[in-house]
Amino acid sequence: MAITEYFIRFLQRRDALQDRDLERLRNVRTQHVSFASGDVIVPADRSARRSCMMLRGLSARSHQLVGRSEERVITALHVPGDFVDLHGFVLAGLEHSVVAIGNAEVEFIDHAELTEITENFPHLTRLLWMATLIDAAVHRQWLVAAASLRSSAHLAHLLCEIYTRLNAVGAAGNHQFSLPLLQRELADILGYSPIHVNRAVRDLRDRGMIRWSGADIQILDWHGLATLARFDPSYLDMERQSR
Amino acid sequence: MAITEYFIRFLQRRDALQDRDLERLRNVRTQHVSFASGDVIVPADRSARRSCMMLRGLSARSHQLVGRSEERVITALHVPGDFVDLHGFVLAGLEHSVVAIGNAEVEFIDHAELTEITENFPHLTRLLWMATLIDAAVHRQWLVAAASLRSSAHLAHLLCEIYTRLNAVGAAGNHQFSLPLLQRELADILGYSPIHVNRAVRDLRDRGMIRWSGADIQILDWHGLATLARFDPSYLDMERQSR
DNA sequence: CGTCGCATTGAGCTTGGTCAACCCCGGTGG
DNA sequence: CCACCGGGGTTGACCAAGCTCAATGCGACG
Repeated sequence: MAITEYFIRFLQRRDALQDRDLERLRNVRTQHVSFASGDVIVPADRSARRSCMMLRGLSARSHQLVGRSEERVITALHVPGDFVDLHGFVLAGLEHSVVAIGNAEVEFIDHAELTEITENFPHLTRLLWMATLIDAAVHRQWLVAAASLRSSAHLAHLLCEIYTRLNAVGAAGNHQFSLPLLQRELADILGYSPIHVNRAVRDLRDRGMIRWSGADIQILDWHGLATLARFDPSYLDMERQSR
Repeated sequence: MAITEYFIRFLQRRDALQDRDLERLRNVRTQHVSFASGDVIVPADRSARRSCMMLRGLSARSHQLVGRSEERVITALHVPGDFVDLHGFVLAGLEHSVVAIGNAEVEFIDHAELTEITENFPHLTRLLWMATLIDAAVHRQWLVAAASLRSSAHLAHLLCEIYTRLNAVGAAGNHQFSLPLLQRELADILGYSPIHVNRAVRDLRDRGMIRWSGADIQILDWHGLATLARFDPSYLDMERQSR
């Protein structure tokens, strides 16, 4: 199998790909695997041999808390086209696991291929590096949101970000998308109790900003939601630049 | 001027440097600049031409909040040897500024030199990439701490991390270090009010875990502090590996 | 000696957590 | 067809963590 076109679009949106780079990318061999909701896609360990890219559905980085076995924190959500654990290539594996949110399909890429790319394709290497740095910018924005927004504004920020990222790769449009997260999992992301998440959802609903039933979300008032969340998508670095 | 030996030690702690890589690193030209407490070392803008490395003192990444001009959030602290805004090389500049915490000295490296390294030194490029990924792992750990620890445990985690990082490069020892942060700045890091930070400091003092006067901190009970903070330094990835 | 900036402390309010119901809905088995 | 069950969503009551405002302490510095 070949690398997902979503990822190629992710790169092309941010820099021009030379023919040579594009050809190398399309020749990357991948293994396609499907997962059911909750499955562990990549376990937390220090000896990974391959990394994965989202093809369909969502996944999350899940950190197990030491000494509190049933508690965890989610530090990232991934949409189609994301090179989820590319950092596991350069670091010695992962300090967290990657789990499927709803049914998910991924493509695994062998680290040997990535090593070869870094030896012979410097521009493409910088673009892979960039992908991990955009992840890091998202981490920083989550830190900013956690420190400066409370409950419903914080939830609103998450919804704005996920919709923007899904929309950027063409996996959502018309202010509607599917987010098969339990409120308990939202609580693991936002750092609240599940009950408090429920009240935040209700608040956004009562303000007429969203409609949310099951996994289906519709944003009724994008401007209001983005204003409440103080959402500014520039951290996603979606401008085309020479890198 | 030349690159700081702290950074070379940072890399050598994590992988063997080939002679060729080491020679190239030592030939990097830098500009040495000193800053006073509070100075902006790197402004938030989208057209940076150089990146900086900490030589002495501390710096912080500061995010200005949109529409609340006097409020900010700090998403990272940097110790000597950190390549603070290396990500500004691959991304199009920074979405945050870098400010001096106490008096600070840095060395600026021109992006043209980094481009040349990425074209001709693939192994060294992977190590630079690794440095930015360790930053990202620290961001994730801050997210975990923010979501799972409260006040004094959260503060304890920050102290454990900063001491571990200072100690790793030889800039602190004997469980003592200097942290010239105002309580207001600590509040910007932890996401609390300055008054609440004050109570967290008092709590750690009252438990006999730390002594803290002015900028000088002494950890009296490392084991107690690390247990309270559930601190596990493995996310700092200080193991030697082939990368 | 006065002032300024920061640390410290207290009082009262707001946000978020915990516990315990109850509801809704889909699946299962009689 | 219906009774039952279980998981997650929803709600209320009460408790705990954290914020705001205000006052005091205190050392550096003019």
